[in-house]
Amino acid sequence: MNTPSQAPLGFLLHDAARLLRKRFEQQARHLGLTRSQWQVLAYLSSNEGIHQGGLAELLDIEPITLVRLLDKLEAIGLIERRPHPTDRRVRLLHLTDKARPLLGSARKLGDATRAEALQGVSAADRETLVRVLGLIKCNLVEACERPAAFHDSQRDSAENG
Amino acid sequence: MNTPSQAPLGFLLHDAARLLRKRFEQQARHLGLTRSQWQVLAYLSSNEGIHQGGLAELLDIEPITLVRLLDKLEAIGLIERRPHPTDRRVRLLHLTDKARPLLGSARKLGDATRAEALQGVSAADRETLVRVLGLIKCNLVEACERPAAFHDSQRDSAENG
DNA sequence: CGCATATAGTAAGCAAGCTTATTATATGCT
DNA sequence: AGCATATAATAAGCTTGCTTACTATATGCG
Repeated sequence: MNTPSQAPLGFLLHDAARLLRKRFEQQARHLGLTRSQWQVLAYLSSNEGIHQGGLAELLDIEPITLVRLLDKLEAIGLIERRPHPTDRRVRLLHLTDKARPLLGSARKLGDATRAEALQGVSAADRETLVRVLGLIKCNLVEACERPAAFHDSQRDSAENG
Repeated sequence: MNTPSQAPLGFLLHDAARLLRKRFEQQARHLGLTRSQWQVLAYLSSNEGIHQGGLAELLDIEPITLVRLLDKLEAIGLIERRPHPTDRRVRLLHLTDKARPLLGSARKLGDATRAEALQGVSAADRETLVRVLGLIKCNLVEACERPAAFHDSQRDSAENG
């Protein structure tokens, strides 16, 4: 087992993301926004009028996860769900006027938090980081859609008769 | 706002970590372990007998978060809390015999999940990724200990009043 | 037209991570 | 000895992310 400073990639990635969220949320307390709420608003601002399933897909999260986030954003008056003109299953999502000034503040906060995180990291390393994380994300989105390739002794027994 | 494939670093890091955990947990269902439980066991296996506060510090998580994880690990028989010989506040943590075979399986699963995630990523890029994530983590651990530098209009008013 | 299948959204429940707060115990100073 | 301060562990409550399951509605085929 490596020492903590040489933790395996999985632990390191998780820790970095967790701490980045913790720091962002410390800084964002006064806005009343969490990290995930901010990400939803950010994606919605570029996709006004999208339906819930579509936004969940863009965010690569399960629809039920988005429902919870939207419930809260709706409760604090930052988004509204509107009915679809012809399909009664669908709700279309819009930012409210209250949300728009928050977007600028949250973006600045995100920039400041990113700057804190990236101190001492060269521009070349940042570029590599973003490129590789993008590749990792794509790989995992695909992997999550494949069945798990684990050994299930119960299933193995059944298959072997 | 960038397109999702060009998401800012914060969103990308969060998504990559979330999907890595999702994939690991898909693969690890049969072990009955979650990603965070596995990380606790991994760190504990290199620090047998450490107390809770010490382990939380190594993991860079809040003590209450570790308590929850330990409660579950204890309930499924993978760790035990022992009293300290002389300090009645402290509990010392040990892996049980039941845990040890699981560590090997979980490590293999972690390796396989990491390989899925890193397909198409060169060795040089992996090295850069680990080094930069380590730096980011260190930066954020320090940043989280500093007070948030946000504009609190209430506080500002009080200070200017 | 009727029905099987698919899609959109949501309920329940669990895990993990945090903030805030509390209790029990130890330490160190006067 | 007494008490203020610090430390270890934990309770309550919230958010987020998932799995499993459900309801309402739409679609397409025979």
